[in-house]
Amino acid sequence: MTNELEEYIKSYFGIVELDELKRISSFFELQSIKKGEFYLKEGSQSNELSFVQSGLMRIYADLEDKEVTQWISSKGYFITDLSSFVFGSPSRWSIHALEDSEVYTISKENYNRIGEVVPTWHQLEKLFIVRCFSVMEDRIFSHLSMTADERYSMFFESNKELFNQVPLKYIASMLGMTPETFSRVRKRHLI
Amino acid sequence: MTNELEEYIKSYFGIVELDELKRISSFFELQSIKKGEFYLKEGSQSNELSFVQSGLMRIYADLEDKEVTQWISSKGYFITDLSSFVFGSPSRWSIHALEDSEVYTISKENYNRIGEVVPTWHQLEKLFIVRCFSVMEDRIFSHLSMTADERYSMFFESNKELFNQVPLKYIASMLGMTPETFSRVRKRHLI
DNA sequence: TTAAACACTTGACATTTATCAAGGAATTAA
DNA sequence: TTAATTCCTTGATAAATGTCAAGTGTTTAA
Repeated sequence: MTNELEEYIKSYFGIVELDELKRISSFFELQSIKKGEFYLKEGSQSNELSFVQSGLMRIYADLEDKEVTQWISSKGYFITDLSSFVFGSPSRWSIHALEDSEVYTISKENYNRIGEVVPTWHQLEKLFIVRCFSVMEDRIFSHLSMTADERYSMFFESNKELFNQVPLKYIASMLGMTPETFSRVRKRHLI
Repeated sequence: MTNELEEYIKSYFGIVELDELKRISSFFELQSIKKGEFYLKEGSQSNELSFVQSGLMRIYADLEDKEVTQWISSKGYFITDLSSFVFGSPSRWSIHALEDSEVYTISKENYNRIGEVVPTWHQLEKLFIVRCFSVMEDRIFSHLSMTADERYSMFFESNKELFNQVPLKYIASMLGMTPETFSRVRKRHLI
């Protein structure tokens, strides 16, 4: 039998050999993060990568005059500043829990060891990151070609639940609009 | 001695072994693309990946009412629809030459063979894509936190040459503004 | 339990950006 | 070389979005 983490690994990386799955998943540790607690602070180095098992984590940056939410990770998404995790650069984002959360965490040391366990790991992980890259391309495209209203609709259609789970101002920021604009767009959609 | 393509490979992927460099670069073929010609058409599958050696290539999408420029690739940048190239999905972008260009092209078949030549290839390539991902994150951030004016300044500072090389409307689109807004922002900056 | 803090909405207004239309300069094609 | 096309700019105006301030309901913390 496989547990939920192993199901993620299977679906994200296409690993199906049970012993490989087990050995990879053994590198991860389930970690609890209380609402409001930080997983990562801007400027520090990210030494871990995690998959969200339950709860909600917000990835954001603090500017002088405002806070910008880059992403909200729910069950199944990964969290880290990838660039910081991989290259050791200072993290550009902070990550904190919007509610009590559980995440499967792997240290950088163990992460670097996966390749020894699964010969095809780097290849599989590459495919995973290509998918992430592609999502980012689409997201940029949405900013080049859509209005706030259209970005709202599009995001709402694929993430309805989230609108009842987190302060809407965070979704507003993530979509590149103010809470006031978000509120007005939302009203139009509710009517 | 190494040629320019080998220098790219060296700097992007960190490969330093001369024989490895030579064997990888032998997979690439120099290809000429005349101004206005297409490298890739939206909807088709991308079976090649290329590095621009000279000239300028524009990556864009055609919408009903407008055209959206996603990126302009100059010397050293790669071109392809990565998701299409890797997964075989239909390309979301068209790519054409803004001027007579030369690109080093690798076919999907040979690309898939690099791993056999260089054992660490997938790992190195993964790092390359993580950097690309990171660039995309920053670009999204610029849309969440900056005005048209600020995006202009930021891009101008790192890409001054481009402003004399391509129709400015393409840069405008790539930065998410109309040519008129671009023109006005530009005027303010020239004064 | 109460006070404070937060989240959301709404209105009035300001600012930014887009749209439309016109004209001049530069480039391309006949 | 000339005509046509494209590119860029500019002005007038419209539309989208942001800002500020107030008010209400909800959540949090003392």
